[in-house]
Amino acid sequence: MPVRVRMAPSPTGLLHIGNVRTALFNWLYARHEGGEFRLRIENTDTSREVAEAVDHIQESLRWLGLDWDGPHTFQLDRIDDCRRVAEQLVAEAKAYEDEGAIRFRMPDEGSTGWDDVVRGRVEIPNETIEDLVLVRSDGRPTYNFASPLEDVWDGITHVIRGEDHISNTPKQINIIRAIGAEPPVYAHVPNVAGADGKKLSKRHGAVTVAEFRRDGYLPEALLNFLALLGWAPDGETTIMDREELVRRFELTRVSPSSAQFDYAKLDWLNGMYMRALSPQELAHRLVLWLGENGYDWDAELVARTAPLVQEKISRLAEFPAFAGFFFGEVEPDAGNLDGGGPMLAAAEEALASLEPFEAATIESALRGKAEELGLKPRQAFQPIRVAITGSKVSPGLFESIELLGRETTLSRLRAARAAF
RNA sequence: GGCGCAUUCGUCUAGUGGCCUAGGACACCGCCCUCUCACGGCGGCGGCACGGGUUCGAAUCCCGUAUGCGCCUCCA
Repeated sequence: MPVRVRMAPSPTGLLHIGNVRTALFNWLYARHEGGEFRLRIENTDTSREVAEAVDHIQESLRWLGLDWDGPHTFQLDRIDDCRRVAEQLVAEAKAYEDEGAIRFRMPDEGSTGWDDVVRGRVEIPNETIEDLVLVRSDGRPTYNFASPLEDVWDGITHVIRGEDHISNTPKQINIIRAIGAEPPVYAHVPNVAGADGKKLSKRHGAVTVAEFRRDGYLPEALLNFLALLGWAPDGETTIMDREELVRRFELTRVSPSSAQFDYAKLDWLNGMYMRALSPQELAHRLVLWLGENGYDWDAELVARTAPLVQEKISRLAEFPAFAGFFFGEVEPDAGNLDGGGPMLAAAEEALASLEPFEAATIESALRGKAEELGLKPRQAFQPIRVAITGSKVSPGLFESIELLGRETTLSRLRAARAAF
């Protein structure tokens, strides 16, 4: 039987990164097995539904490149089917009415178990399972009723979901058996926690896909990082592109213990991906990011600065602060210029008529002046850097000067001298 | 409280009875490179939760304890 899995988010807001990790495992498994990955919106709790959520979820998945098969479906569309099944169960005395709601009669003795792909055999005593509400008194089916029913109707072969659903599983298995169907294979993947071991939330940093995107992470880097949270192909490999991830992913190698989200490692990995991009591609990503975040910066100039920042920043969002001096005026902090007066004057003199005005000639001219003044390179160049870029940290100075051009360079040097 | 799940360096992990004086990566520290910051290179610090078994031999198997997490909603 071909593999068919699904992602079943509830439309209550932006897509949480923990849900994405679970979705990724589903997607990787489906693609690895040549099966299908479906998207189902679990919207039976209309009171919590957020209007734009469905669009947000799809946009986030698309940005990450997690494509789903077929149209997305809504749980609410099958509300009548669910109700019919509930009535049938009542007719068969497998369920009963309770203050307007319909409850399922769980077995009282023995236990309900399954062979979890990630955890092995899990066995829950039936006496600890409550008779669960299938249909609310207002007629809407509950999640624990609708979800397993839809899994059956959709022909889902493997339910890959978070470990917080472990205790729901015996309930759902009993419902599936009650309607005479065969339960799917279950795989409960570990949760993703924050640095304190608690559920990943806002206070830990970015948690929604939209936030990671805004913070300048590359989707392929985020995907690579997420895949490694609870799974590893071996003990060595860290960087894997989408193709390799799909090729090597094994559900049976997913770890049963929960993992903490390490933002520092994500930053490192994102930097690795940014450096691996061609300068043209990096420029393209930067232009897109800038556009999405309200910067109306010249695309051609962005393309020319991209090579200068490629090894310096690890997220797209660092670009404005790091390379903004190419796109607008600077206000050097006079405190960072101290003692640089003579060198600034010397630089102005050296660059005024330098030909050609290129990084190599600029460098040798400035080094010559530094030597004349008896200054160490660091002492000599730092005031120039501050004057030109407005910061003590910047891309390579000589390349930056070349790109900035003679006119702008000289005027910034003059402005800095005037600041004394 | 009940039930369940989990437990290898600070973090992500490799490890399925001898290849482990436990390997890799991030972070951290030091050195090198160097116009700043990075990148890169080299080196260092650092771990099998605890206690019992089983076995010639256990990070690996079993039991218990501890700790963490999840669920116990007419939420999903």
